[in-house]
Amino acid sequence: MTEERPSPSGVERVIPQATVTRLATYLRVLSILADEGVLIVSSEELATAAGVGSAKLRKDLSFLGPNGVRGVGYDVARLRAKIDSALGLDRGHRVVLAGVGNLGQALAGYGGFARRGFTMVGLFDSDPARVGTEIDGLTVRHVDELVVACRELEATIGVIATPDEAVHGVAQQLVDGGVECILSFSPMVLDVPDHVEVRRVDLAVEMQVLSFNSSRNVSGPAGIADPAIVVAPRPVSPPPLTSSPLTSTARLGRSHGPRIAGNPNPVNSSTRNGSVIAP
Amino acid sequence: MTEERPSPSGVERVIPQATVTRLATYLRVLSILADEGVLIVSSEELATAAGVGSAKLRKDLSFLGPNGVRGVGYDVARLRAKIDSALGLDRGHRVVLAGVGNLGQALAGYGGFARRGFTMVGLFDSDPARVGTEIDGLTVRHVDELVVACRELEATIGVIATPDEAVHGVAQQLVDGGVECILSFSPMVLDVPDHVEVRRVDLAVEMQVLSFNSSRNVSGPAGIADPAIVVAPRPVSPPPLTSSPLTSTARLGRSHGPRIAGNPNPVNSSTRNGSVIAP
DNA sequence: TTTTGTGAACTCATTCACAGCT
DNA sequence: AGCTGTGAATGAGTTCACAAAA
Repeated sequence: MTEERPSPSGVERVIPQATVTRLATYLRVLSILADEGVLIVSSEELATAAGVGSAKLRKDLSFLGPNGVRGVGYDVARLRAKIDSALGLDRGHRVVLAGVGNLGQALAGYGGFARRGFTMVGLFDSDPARVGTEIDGLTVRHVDELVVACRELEATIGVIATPDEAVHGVAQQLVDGGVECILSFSPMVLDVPDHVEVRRVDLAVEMQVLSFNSSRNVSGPAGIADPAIVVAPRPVSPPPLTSSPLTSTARLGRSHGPRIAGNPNPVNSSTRNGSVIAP
Repeated sequence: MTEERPSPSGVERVIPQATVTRLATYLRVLSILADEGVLIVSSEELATAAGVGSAKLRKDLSFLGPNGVRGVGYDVARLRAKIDSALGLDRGHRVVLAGVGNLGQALAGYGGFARRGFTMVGLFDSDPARVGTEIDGLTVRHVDELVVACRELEATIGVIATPDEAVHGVAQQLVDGGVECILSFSPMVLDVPDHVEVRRVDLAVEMQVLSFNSSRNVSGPAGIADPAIVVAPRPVSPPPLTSSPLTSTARLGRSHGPRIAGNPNPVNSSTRNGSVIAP
């Protein structure tokens, strides 16, 4: 019940969230380098390939402890192993996928997962037409078996690619089935216990962010340092509001509320910044 | 040529990147509320539904100028319109999609786009078997027509859902076709001019971040404030490295380099934090 | 009284610049 | 000479807490 746990034993290292995200990217670049037979890489080279600055890259890596050799660079294989381990990828995550529509099938067949240590162990859907079919070597099972199957298969990660209506139910089943984390492609905000990590990818949000940024870019190719962007030449206009019909009428339906996430526990995890939403 | 352009006219407002991302989320919640006939919503209610704290929500909205009525709340329709406009969604973006595999088809058929003001205007693929087929009311055209078609169709956004090998070529064509921004589902780092905004969604990265976070969650449900997370009980082990075979041998192939993004311009845009990568 | 809007304090993240090792 | 690792400086983003408005 203690509030925090910053130092269970002696000296610890903490990896900032933003760094974790980038580590995953470095890992991909390192794989490519390894495939090309490259043995040593400098921070400068690696950074360029990953699309970041070299200082940031070095800072990121420093959270894992000493990695490279001064005056030389990083041993590609060694660094790869270290990041793998830091991200917990060497644990061999077993993944179940709910929803085998177009998106689900794309995910099931995505080679990038297997290549990074994720094994797809179960596919689930509620559509009888899809149940029983085989996709990428796995037979689609009915979503009702999800809870039991998660335990049998020892799944640690659940991916949700179902229509929005099914999302809550599926999420609950994944939680009951004991998965540690959920990747959802629905815009719905999930409501899960604190110990389950949720990451949400909302395609429409991605597009909307793009839309905003493009609105700003139209004017000048040179201008505007991107981290924050100018908007609205005339931003004012205090809202006269309450023009005529509202005020007390039809407020939030008292009886049912907004019907969206009447979250008893105020959505703990829900991935941080970026494409995803923060708690 | 001037370095910055913070104040073209009088008083301006700047919207932080992180806020932009959340605005898109608020917008979705507002749509649902509107559908339910809700007219007024408080910051507390809206925040809960969106999975954020109410203070953050109010701060976010404050960048758009005054929106609500004190003691009352926000007019759902009005707020929606304001965010729509701030994000540039009222411009009616026209979207072209390259790569009509499973993922591409999922995107083409995704109702969430149309619902938020994006119109899919063109589908492209290089596979002769797919060219000519009709998906969701659009005929798939050959990717070689992309440059011309982008101009004809007046596309502002390009989505890339092709295999990695095709990504660079397609990106170049989109740029030549004059799109303002690109949403890519490939892990490849794109190399585009500064005025083109790139947003990258890397599914494997999402999973890897989850993996990391779950590694930490296993121990205690109570512990660890999430923003940064403890790692490695024994983080030390300075690398003996240079054990035997490497050092000067087979360094980065001088002739060809890492062959990945030998970026002349150091990748300007590339979306910020989160699922995506930072410049 | 209720709820917004916002300065001010604080936490997290990036960039700089250089000491320290090979 | 070259490149990593990191403290210190800066900047972005979040939380707090309260004054002002309805």
